[in-house]
Order: sequence, then structure tokens, then C-alpha cells
Amino acid sequence: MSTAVDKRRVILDAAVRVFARQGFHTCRVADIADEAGVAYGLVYHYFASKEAILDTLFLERWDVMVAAIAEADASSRPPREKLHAIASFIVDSYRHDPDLMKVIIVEVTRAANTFGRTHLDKIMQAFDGIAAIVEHGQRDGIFRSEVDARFAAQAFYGLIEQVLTQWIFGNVPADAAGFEHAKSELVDIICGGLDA
Amino acid sequence: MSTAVDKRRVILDAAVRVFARQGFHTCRVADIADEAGVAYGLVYHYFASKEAILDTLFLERWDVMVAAIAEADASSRPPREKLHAIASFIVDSYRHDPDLMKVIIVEVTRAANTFGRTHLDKIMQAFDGIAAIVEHGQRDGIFRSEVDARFAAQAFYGLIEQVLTQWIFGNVPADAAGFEHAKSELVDIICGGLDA
Amino acid sequence: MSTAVDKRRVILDAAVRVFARQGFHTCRVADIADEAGVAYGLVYHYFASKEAILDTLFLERWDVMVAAIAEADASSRPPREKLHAIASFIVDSYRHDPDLMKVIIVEVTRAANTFGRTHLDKIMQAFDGIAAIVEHGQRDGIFRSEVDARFAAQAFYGLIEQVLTQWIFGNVPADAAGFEHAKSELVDIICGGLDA
Amino acid sequence: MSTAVDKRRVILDAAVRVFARQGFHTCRVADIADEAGVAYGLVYHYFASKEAILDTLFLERWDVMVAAIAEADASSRPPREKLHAIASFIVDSYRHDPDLMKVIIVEVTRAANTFGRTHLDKIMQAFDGIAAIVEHGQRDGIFRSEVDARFAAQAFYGLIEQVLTQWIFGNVPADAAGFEHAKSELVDIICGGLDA
DNA sequence: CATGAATGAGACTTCATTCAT
DNA sequence: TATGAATGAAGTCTCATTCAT
Repeated sequence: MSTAVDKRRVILDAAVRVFARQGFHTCRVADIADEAGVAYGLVYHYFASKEAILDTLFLERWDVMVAAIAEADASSRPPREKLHAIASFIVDSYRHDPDLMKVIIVEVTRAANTFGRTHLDKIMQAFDGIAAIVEHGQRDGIFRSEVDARFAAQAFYGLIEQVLTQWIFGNVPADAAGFEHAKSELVDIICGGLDA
Repeated sequence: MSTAVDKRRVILDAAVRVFARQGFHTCRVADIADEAGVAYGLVYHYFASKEAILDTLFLERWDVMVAAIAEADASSRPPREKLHAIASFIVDSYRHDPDLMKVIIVEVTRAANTFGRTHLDKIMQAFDGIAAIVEHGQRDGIFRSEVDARFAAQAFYGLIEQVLTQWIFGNVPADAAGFEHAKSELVDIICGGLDA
Repeated sequence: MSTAVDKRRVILDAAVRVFARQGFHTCRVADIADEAGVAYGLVYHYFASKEAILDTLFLERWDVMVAAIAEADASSRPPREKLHAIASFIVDSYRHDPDLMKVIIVEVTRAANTFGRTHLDKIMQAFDGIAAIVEHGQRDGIFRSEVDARFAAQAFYGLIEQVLTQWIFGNVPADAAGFEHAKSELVDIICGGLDA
Repeated sequence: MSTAVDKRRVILDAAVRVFARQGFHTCRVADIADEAGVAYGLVYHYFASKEAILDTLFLERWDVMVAAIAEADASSRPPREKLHAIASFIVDSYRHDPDLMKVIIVEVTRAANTFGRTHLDKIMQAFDGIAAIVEHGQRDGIFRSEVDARFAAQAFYGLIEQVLTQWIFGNVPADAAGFEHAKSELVDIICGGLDA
């Protein structure tokens, strides 16, 4: 029936909120079940473990992002606009669902000892996509050739992640103006540099 | 006696290795005691808790870094060289004791849900110091004024952290040449940008 | 319809295989449903509980055995042949359906803490039947009177069970020759003793 | 200090009582801790798992029994007396500590799906020892040569185990007279057979 | 200072059973 | 009959911390 609730989805969404609020290591599976309003055991009916929930959450979203990066590169726009498209995608992802992005960044992408290592290949796919954009920009003479493309990709991604981290930490107001400002500033710095 | 071993130090050093290898959440206090070659209870004689060990490790090192940033800014060198000095300090810190830097970054700086939040003020001190350098560069007309100094500081730090993360993940060879190359590349990108 | 499958029977047969393979305590009801190729819930449509399945399996077979023992005693054959008939029946039961016999012996007959205690009366019926044969043999002067009939019955049954246990454990090859040999050897030892 | 209680021993002894009373699968580790009067965690300080406790209990006792069998065979007594010595050892073991013997037989020796399989080699050592006695008796012309020695060993052991099982089940009074009677009867049947 | 036994709360996971469809 | 989602109690094992010596 179309009105039937997809309990699996309910659990996933609840997990996002709980992971974001308490952190993966600190929360209990019971918290997720409570937040979702389902019985404890149902969580294990749909997921093999607490980790599997986080994995699912990460993969669902990350694949979309990798696709967005590839799509940006596929267009015929200038490389600066491609990077802007990526920055926009990520910032808008945060704007749309800050909890989910928080979880992905804090618990997976930046967790080098646990999930980050597990999903290293996936994470690298994003870097590869960005590096490709840089390379194409260099090939077309828009970007300087002296810079190592992969290095630049790391720089760009690290920069974005740091900006999101400030929002996550609450150090910087995460409002509409801030979001739009960040998109431009991000690209302006990586492309234009600090030098006058 | 000068030859007496400082057990507190021994425990701290062992903790670095254990945290780096297994991660803070995954390791047990017993692992630290074993690695240090001391009795279980002695860890609690010197430290109030497992967390206190990580706190100590972080603060010991972070204070030195904040001082190094301040020192860099205090010199009369051009801002680009100041940033290079900071990049050098951090990269050399990693070169000298990769385990310690790994622990600080992975378990504290990037752990927005746990220690990162606890030590937010300390972490911000580093950002403030870098922002000051950018501001001074802008004041002197060396850096562009359109860029937000704090934003630029985040960018620079995020960039460095991402580079270190690659070494930590083992994605990029962490050898002498790589270290020196990174220092220059880092500063080149943040100052010169990607644009041709 | 005669071609309709009796799902209850399918479940029972599947349970035999699962219990034999994994053991009653180690297997899950889901394993039985999977093995039977039926829906989870159907198991509970036909049986009140996991235990009820084992009970059913045991009683179905044990009653047949008790009847076989009574029948053996009812004949006018010499007691040694009666015992041989019993040994034959049990050994052939194993030959015909080793999984079922394994389950009955391992999970019921030898499980003094759980099902063995539950079905004690049934189990005793078999002993009583064997004891009756011994008593009749003694009454007819074929068997020595000094021996306690019930004690002898235990001995005979324990002996058979031990032989089956060896096959179950896989210590001894369970082939046609072994089966026939066991039948004779069993009776030879209990009747003839070891003495030269 | 000699008056210090060996908590490990206390736990082991408590486990015997709990396993005997409730059965291995049915009891909880908490029950053992309670029975021992120690904290829950201490059980895991001394033993890796609930299974490890049972393993320890079994091995401690079984090794003594295997040694007793070997010792019996080493003497120059007639084989019938050797078997009597073994029967006496086992029966006296039960008389001395019925709970321990119950646990060993019910939870290990007769548990073909779980611990019995794990300790198969150990269990076989006992059979081997008994088989050796039978062989020596045959070599000396005291026992009939037609009988397979290993088969006879199984028979003898199965017989003893069945007698103990009756005591465990409570079907037969386990008193001093019963113990002594059983020792003789056991040997009388296996050696003399039922035939008049 | 040093040791390591002792404590016990806590969390994950399992799975028999129920129930709505 | 048949399905499989939903429930929740129960139990094992972990491990930070305390404490007696």
C-alpha cells in the first residue's frame, strides 16, 4: 500500500538524527529504536549491526555526490564553474540535511581509524573526480600546470570540509547568506589564491 | 636520579602508539598499560581517566603549535613565508612523530562529537593565529582584501589537515621528498590559487 | 488432494536435518523454516514452539521402538534372538534415518537436563520392555538369575547407545558391514560376556 | 597468604553446582557469579567465556580418569580386576562429587553436538585405555578373542555411563549399597554375560 | 609508587514468539 | 493456510574505574 510506512526508512532517518546528536560511538541502538518509534529488534531485522546503518547512510549519499562531481566535469563549463557546482552541491546538501552531512563527515569521512578506512575507496572516488576537473582545466590552459592535480583536489575538498566543520561546530552561523557566501568564497580562494 | 624512568612519560608515549594503532574508542586502558610495560593500576595513578590521557597528549602538543603560529606572525617576514613557516612546523611535526599527529588530528581535531568539541577553544586559537597572519598580509597590501581572513584561515588549515590525512591514510607516500614538496605546494596553492 | 504436500510433515523432516546438523540449542526456528522452504510463521501455525517440534519427532519414533521391543518379547524365540531383534531394530533405524536417530539420542535420550527429563517415562518404557525380556530369559533358565534384570536392561541399552554414538561422532565407519557386525557383536557381548 | 581464597577455584566450584542444577545452556553467567558470591566481571577475569569454564572443569577431571585407566592397566592384576578398578574409580568419582560427574557426562561426554565433539580426542583416550586392557586380557587368554577390543571398550564405557545416568536421573537410589553393588554387577555383566 | 584483582553498569546482538494481513 | 514484519526479553561479554595490599 502506498500509505504504508517504510520502517526501514524510518529507522535510517532516525539514525541520522541520533548519530548527529550523540555521535556514533556514544549512542545506543536503543536510542535509534526509540527515536524511530519502533521496537528494538526491528532495527536488527533490517540491519545487521549498528555499523551497517552508518554504512548504508554513507553510501546512499556519497554515491550521489560522486555522481554530481562526475556530472559537473562532464559539462562544457569553465573549470571554475565546475568547482563552483561541486561546492554548491555539497553546501546545499548540508543546507538540506545538516544532520546527514554531519554524520557523514564526522563519523565516516574524518574517522580515519574506523569507517574512513573502511570506505577509503569510495572517498577517493570523490577526490579522483575533482582531480579530473583540475586536470582538464590545466589541459585547457585555464589552471596553472605547476600544481599537482591530485594535491589540488585534496586542497579543495579539505577546504570545503573545513567550512562545513565550522558550521557543524557552530562556530559560524549557518544561514542562507552564509551558505551562498561560502560557495563563492570557497571557489574564489582555491582559484584566485590569497595573493593580491 | 636522572636515570630513573618517568613512568608518567612512558605511559603517555605508549598511549600515543596505542591510540594511533587502534584508535581511542577501540583500545582499552589495558592495552596502554601493556604497551607501556607497567601495571594496570599505575595508569590511574597518573591519570584520572582514559580521556585525561588524550587530553594531556593534545594539549602538550597543541600549545606548542599555537605558540609556533604566534611566533611566525611575530616575525617581519612576508606573509607567504609566515604561512610557509606554519606549514613547515606542522609537516615537520608529522615527520618527527607521525603517531602523535595522527592521534591529535583523528581523535581530537576532527572529532566534532567528542574531543573536538571539548577543545574547541584551543583549536580556535590556531585559527585565530592564522587569521591574524592573513589580516596582516591584507593590511600590508600583500594579500587581497576581498577574502575573509577567518575564512582563509580555515581554508589553509583545512588544506594542511587534508594533506596530513592522506599520509595518515597511507594514500600518499610519506617520505622526505613528499614532506618538502607538500610544504611548498601547500603555500603555493593557498597563495597563488589555481588560476593561470 | 493426494498430491498436496503436507507442510507439517515437510517442517518435521526439515527440523530433523537442522537439529542433526546444528543441534537443537544452536539452531534457530528460522533455520528450520528455511530448510523446509516455508514461511517463518508457518512453523508456528503447526507447532506451538520449537520444543514441540522436537517432542513430536521423539514421540513419533520412540513409540514405534517401544512397540518393537514389546513385539520382540511377545514372540516365542529364545531371549538372545529377542535381544538381537531389538538391536536390529535400533541399528536399522539408524541405517534408515541416521539424522532422526541422532536427534533422538543426542537431544532427547542423552539430554538429562532438558528433554531427557521431560520424556523420562517414555524412555523408561523401553528399559522396562528390555528388562522383561531378561526376566523371561531368567525364568526360562536361559539367562543367569544372579543378574538384576533392570540393571541388565540398562547395560544393554547403554551399550547400543554407545555404539550409535560412535557412528554419530563419526569415529567408526557406518557402512552396511558395520551395521550387521554391530548387531551380532552387541548381542554376543551382552550375552556371552568377555570371559573366555 | 595461605588463608587467601582462590577466587578462581571458588568460581569453578560454583559453576559445577550451577551447571548440575540448571544445565549449561539454561544457566546464566550471572548465576555462577551469584553462586560463587563474586562480582559478575570476575568470572570473565578468570575465564574467557562460559564455555571455557566447562572446558576447564572437564579437562581437570577427565585427565585424572585417563590416568586412572592407564594405571589400572599397568598393574599385574587379572583383567577383570582391572575393569573393576575402572568401574570403582568412576563410581567413586560420582559418589564423591556427583554434581561434577553429572556435568561432565551430561554436558560434555554425551553432548555430541557441542562439547562432546570438541573434546572428542580426550574422550577417545579413555576408550583407548579400556581397549588396551581388553586386548591384554585377550592376549593372555583370559578374554575371548572373537570380541573386538574397541567394541568391547565402548560397551563397557557405555554401560557405566548408563548406570550413572540412572543415578543422575534419580531413577535408582544412589546410596552406598547401590554404589558397591553397581561396581560388581557392572563387571559381572560385561565379563560374565547374561548367558547361564 | 606500584600491582592487578575486583567491581558492576552498560551495550550489542539474538531469537522465540506474536500478530496483522 | 500462509507470510514475514514486529516485538522485546534475555544473556554474553566488555571494560573503565576502584581498591586493598
